[in-house]
Amino acid sequence: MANIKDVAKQAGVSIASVSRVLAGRAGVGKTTRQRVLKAIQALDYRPDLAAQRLRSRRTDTIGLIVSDIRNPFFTEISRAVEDMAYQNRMRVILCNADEDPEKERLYLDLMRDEKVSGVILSPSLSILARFQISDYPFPVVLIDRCDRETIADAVVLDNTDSAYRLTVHLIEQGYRRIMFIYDMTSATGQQRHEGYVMAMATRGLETQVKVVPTPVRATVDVAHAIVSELVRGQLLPDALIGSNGLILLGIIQALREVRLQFPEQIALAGFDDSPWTQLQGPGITVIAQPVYDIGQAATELLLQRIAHPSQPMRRVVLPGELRKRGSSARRTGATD
Amino acid sequence: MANIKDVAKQAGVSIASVSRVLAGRAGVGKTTRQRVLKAIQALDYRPDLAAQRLRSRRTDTIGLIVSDIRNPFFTEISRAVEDMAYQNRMRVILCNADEDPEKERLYLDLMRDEKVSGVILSPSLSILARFQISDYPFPVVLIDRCDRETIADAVVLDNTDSAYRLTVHLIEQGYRRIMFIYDMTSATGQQRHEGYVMAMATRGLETQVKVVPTPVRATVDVAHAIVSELVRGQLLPDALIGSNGLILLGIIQALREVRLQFPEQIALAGFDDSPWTQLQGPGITVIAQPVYDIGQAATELLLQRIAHPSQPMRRVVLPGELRKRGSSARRTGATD
DNA sequence: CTGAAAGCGCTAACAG
DNA sequence: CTGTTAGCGCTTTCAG
Repeated sequence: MANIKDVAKQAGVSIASVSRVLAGRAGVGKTTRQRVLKAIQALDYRPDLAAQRLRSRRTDTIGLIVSDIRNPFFTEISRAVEDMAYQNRMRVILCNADEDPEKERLYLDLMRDEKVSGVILSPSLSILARFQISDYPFPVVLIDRCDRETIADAVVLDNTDSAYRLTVHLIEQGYRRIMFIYDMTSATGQQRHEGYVMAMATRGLETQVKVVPTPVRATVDVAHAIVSELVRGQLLPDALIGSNGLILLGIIQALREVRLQFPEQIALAGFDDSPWTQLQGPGITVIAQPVYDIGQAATELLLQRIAHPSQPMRRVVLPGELRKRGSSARRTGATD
Repeated sequence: MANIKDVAKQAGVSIASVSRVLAGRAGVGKTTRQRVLKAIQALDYRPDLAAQRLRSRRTDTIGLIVSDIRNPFFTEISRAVEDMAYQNRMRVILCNADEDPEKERLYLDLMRDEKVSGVILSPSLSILARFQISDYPFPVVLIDRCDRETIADAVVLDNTDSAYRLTVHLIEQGYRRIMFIYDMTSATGQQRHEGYVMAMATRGLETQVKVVPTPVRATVDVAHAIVSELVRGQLLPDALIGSNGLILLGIIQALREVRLQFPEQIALAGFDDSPWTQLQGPGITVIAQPVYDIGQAATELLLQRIAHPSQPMRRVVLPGELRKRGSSARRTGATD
């Protein structure tokens, strides 16, 4: 492959001029530029990225580490981030931590090795709990998961508020014994739990919760098991909330199995709008996240942080959208 | 950050020795190795990837270009490829062409610029039609989509056979007027169509097909529209096959809207097993692909090709698995 | 077994 | 406006 020297020779100029043209920098004569451009074309020259990066100490690359690429939430995020990044002449390295803290660490190390300009990260609890920007040699923007105390640029859903509204909706529809099923692998589960508790407390209702044990791979199956057991119990709740898409899926599987109809026998609601939520029986009531927006906002935040390393921290909190569907239809015979 | 010189100084050896230890090469004295290792630890030294790549002319990186990251098929592929790659000390750059030939070209160029060791690609028709290995400066392994005539390493489902078996299954269940809805954006659609035609012809049945117009972003919506129109027609088919997951989704949406029950009023079958296929009414009959295996096999093929550039081309054809579910239940009152 | 030295291809002063 | 030159951090002969 041709290198910058070949181009310079072909164009009859110095390699410095070629470099200038490449960088689109001003201060190059019209004719010189023309000749360089022609030579580049003639030789089908492409600058060597490794050399550029080594010399310039810039990679123009951002890293994106998602918790689970199989979650549609994150695939959509990745699309948004890529779109934004390429518009800004940046590359992106996408990594899937698979909800595995060890992999997450591995990829964070990789980012350091690759000397990325910055990273967008949906952190596991273990990382989030002791998150310090100063621990990372690059700017980090957190997405999806972030505590209130964490000091970092971040873009998140208003989890507590969304859960609150979702719970209130169920209450208004006449449900009283509402159970919240959530996982503690992520900060989102906890925050949503808070919103639920707040809503129940406000109305003087008793809370009922089930926790999906922490670092479980098969969230769906565990949710399934929990609900199955529930059904065998004495007092079945009259509504169920799943704190994320996978838990919701597990719940539905279990309900199908024991032939429990919703909302007739038990109401249902959850988080994340997937293609299948509308097709499920009368449709599932969910909080939909502005996913693409989250990805876009995160990328913007990161690019700005890269440009201005010392600007104050910023946090973008986006509202969730309550999509009311059949699974939370007004309870027949409700006294409310 | 510390560089190799710092390490050499700290260890009291030459940079050459450090380099040798780093590469794990033999021919380094025991004490020298110890001292280098200690220095590396002490300084928390990490070799500069850009410099390594520039000097060694190797990137140890493979590219993965998928057609649509939102398709669970490809997210699962990406997991398999990453797992395999990291086990072999390779990095992977994941790109999402989004079913857009222009993006695909862009990413293929990117791969060249990044000087990747090889690429795993699910090609668009436009690339596949004139695919020549010699057009690419790196080894390429095709996945998911590949014509019989294409000369390239490839890992694909036995599409024609799978469609054949799926169609025969419907026929055996008593269905006769079976319509096949497919897209022509990908080779898979065409191959599956062939299998369908073959099965129908064998049984002396007439084929009915609808084509989802080529480069449509919203496959789901188009499938939806097609089915809606169908319903208004004179003679509704008694079974529908969707040639991929998105089309299947569109079909189901449309049937729901017009309140057509399956399999009672119309049977249903398709490709790709998603989480929601089991939860849909009586469950959807589908051909499930051995997705993880496909990703693994592709990575193996690529790594071997990289190691032995001139070995003969190889093609791995994996069988699909027919998962019979309620949507293709035996037709009541069938004469078969 | 170890070290010195020559670049890989490019950018960015610096000089003219 | 253009060219010369000194490295970026590392691998890899080639001597010793």
